Amino acid sequence: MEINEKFLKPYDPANTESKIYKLWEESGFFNPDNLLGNRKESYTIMMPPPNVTGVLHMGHALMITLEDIMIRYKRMQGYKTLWLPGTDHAAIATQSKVEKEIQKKEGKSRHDLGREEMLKRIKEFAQQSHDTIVSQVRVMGASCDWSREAFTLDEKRNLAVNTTFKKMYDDGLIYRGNRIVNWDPKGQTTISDDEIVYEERNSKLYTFKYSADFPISISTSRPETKVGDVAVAVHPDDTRYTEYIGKEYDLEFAGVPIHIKIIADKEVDPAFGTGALGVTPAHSMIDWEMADRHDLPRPQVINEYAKMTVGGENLLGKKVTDAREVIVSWLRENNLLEKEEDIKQNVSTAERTGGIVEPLPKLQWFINVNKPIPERGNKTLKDLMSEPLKENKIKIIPDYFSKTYFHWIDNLRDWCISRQIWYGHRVPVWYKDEEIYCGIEAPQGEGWKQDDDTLDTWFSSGMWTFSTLGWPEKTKDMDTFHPTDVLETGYEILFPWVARMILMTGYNLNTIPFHTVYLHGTVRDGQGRKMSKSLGNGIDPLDIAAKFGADAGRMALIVGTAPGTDSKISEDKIKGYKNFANKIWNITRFVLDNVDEKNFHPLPTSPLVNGEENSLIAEFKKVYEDITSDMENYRFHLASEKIYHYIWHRFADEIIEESKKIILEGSEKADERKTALVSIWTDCLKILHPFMPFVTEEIWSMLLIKDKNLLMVEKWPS
RNA sequence: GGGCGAUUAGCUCAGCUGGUUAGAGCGUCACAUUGACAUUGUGAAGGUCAGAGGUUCGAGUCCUCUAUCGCCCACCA
Repeated sequence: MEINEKFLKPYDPANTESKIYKLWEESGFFNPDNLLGNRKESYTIMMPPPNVTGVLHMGHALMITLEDIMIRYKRMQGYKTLWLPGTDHAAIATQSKVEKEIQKKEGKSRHDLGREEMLKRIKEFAQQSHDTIVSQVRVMGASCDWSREAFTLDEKRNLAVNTTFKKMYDDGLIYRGNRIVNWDPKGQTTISDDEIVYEERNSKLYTFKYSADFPISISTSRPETKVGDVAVAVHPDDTRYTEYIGKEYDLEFAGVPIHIKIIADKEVDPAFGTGALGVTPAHSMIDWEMADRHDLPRPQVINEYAKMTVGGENLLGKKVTDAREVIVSWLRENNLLEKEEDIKQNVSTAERTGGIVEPLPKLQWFINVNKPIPERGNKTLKDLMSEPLKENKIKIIPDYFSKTYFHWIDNLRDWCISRQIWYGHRVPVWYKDEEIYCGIEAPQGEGWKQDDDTLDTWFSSGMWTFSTLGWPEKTKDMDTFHPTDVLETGYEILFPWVARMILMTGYNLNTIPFHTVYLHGTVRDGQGRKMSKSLGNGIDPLDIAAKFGADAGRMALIVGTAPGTDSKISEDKIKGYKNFANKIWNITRFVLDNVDEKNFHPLPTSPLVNGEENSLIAEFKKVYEDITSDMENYRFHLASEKIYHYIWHRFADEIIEESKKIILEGSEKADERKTALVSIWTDCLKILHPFMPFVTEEIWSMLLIKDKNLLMVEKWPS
């Protein structure tokens, strides 16, 4: 048979892939509304929106590949498939990135620029970043519906955010309170517990007395906070201190008058240090809770700039680190310091700015996770987060992650949702004199001023599965595509994101956001190191696509990468799959070279005359049935390996080799063999398509099949 | 401190519900090849499945303990 002259040269991914992607887009089949046939069941994946803080890395490439595999597979199986792409404004991350750049280039701070100008700059940056991301996603071959693309900070998502905020506010679940929060002095904003990274640092533990006549010694690594102490807590069963419980002392500590009450609290560990704990309610989370239990005052001694707000000249206005030295030398001079030990300590730092987190009491907005929700029995938001997993309505793959999920929920505290940054959804609350108004839109009348704060970025991304479908409007998309099927994401955001999606969906819609959570691991370099800018070992998916082809990159990411486990990627591995693409190319060349047009029509689905050819087809049927079962069970790492192995080492190395004898030597069963080759090979292309969509589609376009459509909408063999 | 995971060929890893001589890719060695493909083919070497015990007719796979490594959570102040 005459073949396309393209086959005389090796496969050229660089020139093929962009052409094929265009073909797909023009077909309209990325959009489920345009899919042909009677597709009753929907299959939906919401793409985890990449942050608009820069470019995509290999982790994103893995995410896109996995989701594209799932979507393409289900599309070929006749589902109404929607894969909805989008990007995340990533509030703090984006703002602090732009702030840093402006500081570096122009030497200006955000306050020099002002809210409006700063926001303009951030939006410009976000737009650029968005455009880069979108082009990268296309290069990877993602068959997502661009017509429905969403952004976590656009108007539609804002309506969803404000609607939810108001509902929670009216239900008494969102409250404004003066509570201790994680304050980032560098970023000048509160941050949530999950935005903290602990860094182990060498530190000192000081053991001392407040004054010579005070009966109990205490230990601390932060002496400067001790001017804010209001109590000393001991364990109720600690006989060493029983006689002091309930006594009160007026003291002067480093020139600051303090009033100390001795209290008994079972949270105190009698074995640690002296077994007595100086209670500083305003600057320590557990001390704050202790103050709740014992009704203690909460004097603040450190401000938002991590500077002292009390004391004489030697202390007032000093940075906490300097104040620490002042206090320590004061203790020494007064013979109060009993012990000084070197210890390793976990210091809380802000994920985005690196600033050392200072616990401070602040007036902020919180979501109460322990309060019964009106008209939901006695259920709390915490219950909404754990129930779907307990009742097996949501399945996590691999399932051992469920255990850590419950552990996290158990330890959950009220969620601080307000941030003192400008880039984000503004808190939909307005103030006028003593009045407060919470609403979806600004109140009527003069003199209202909106809250300056914005919301934690996870507040809006928690609604991603339904805000993207038009909620709170009643849309056809909501009816058709929600709850979604799979949420595919990295295990590192199981808590901050997945849990909050379950919360937001349970609260707003009284249902689940998705049925299955598929977690992938971290993509590391060839030596097993995390890819990072500082190491310079990152691989840009665009470079891979240009050098080896997106298909090769996709296979290298998938084969052998089990769910939830980290994987290593190297150019050698990718190169191997570039060779595979070429192998497929040449197999096609051989097949087309040696068969006749009539072997294509009709494709045999029922027994061929000859027993041997029949058994080849039967053997392959077993292979793809096995692969189908892997696909159904999210074992893409096995499915991809199996089709690879079958094509190269069974079909090419053995079946084609023996076919040479039969066909080239003109055996009498040559015709049956040709038909069998065509039959198996066309099905191989279908099975391989979700993994290597470009090369398979390109080859498909050159096959002489009657009434064929794009391979992406061909029927999966069964 | 609590929790979770890993340990299989020189390297990187698969091995789904326990079932015949334990698999792949890369690497190594030997050979082959002017007819689909050197981005190739054929073949070989290479593993007491971390260690010890247990359950079972049968264990890389299940249980217990030990060792090493990794990750997550947690403000021993």
